[in-house]
Amino acid sequence: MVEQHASHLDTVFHALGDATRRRMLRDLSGGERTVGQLAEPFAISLAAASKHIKVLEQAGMIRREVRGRTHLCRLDPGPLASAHQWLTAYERFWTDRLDALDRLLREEDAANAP
Amino acid sequence: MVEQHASHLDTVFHALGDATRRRMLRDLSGGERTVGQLAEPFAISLAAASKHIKVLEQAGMIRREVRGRTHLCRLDPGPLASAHQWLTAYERFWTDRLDALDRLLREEDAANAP
DNA sequence: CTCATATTCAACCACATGGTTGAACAACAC
DNA sequence: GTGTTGTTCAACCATGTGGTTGAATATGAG
Repeated sequence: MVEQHASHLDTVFHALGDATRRRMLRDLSGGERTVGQLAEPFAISLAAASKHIKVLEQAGMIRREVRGRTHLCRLDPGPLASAHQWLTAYERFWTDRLDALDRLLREEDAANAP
Repeated sequence: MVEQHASHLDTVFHALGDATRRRMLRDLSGGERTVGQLAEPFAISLAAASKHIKVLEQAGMIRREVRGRTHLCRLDPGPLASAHQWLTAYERFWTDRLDALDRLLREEDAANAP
């Protein structure tokens, strides 16, 4: 609930706000990928893909190991976990409220059917 | 895992990528708020706050009821739930991978301590 | 050394974003 | 009616975003 890592969450959610980058994360969930492999599914230049990867990297969601002339990327689940955690905090709130609404409607029902 | 609501997730995650809007959601988790009430904590113009609220509204995360001259906003948990769901799918992947790593390290331990 | 491969960098472009201000609109108060 | 309150709209501005292209860098292959 508390907004402690504000600017970090900013970058994480922003990184998630693009389908290209989410697809890259999906591919990375299958294991390590090079920059070229990550770029392959898209009809964009390598330079554009490289920028997307940098966004994910700066959000801390992926890490890069330069091996020879290729850059191997792998998922770092930490930031995804923080985003998940943030949403989970809200989940408690909204399920509570929906539960309360549910209870209210049931009481109303009970009152109307003596 | 599947990217079915791509463009919708785009707008939801984008809306979450701003601390001002996340704070508004936090306030709305406490119940209905007017535009003025939502804007109050921030040192920005009402027009700017109005734009933020419109972003949340277009992402489907809040709904607005115009009552008299005031606009009452309330949370719609649905889109937050989809974002949560998306992240949950990835959570399964990364916990699987961390579990595998854990198992590997334990096996290594066992081998080194006969 | 030369050539090809993998990736980044720099400059540029169109468009979106987040902010401002001042005017407009709508509804309540007098 | 007049005035005040709650909110939006329109025009504008600076900066960020996602894309391009062509050149630069670094490594591997012959």
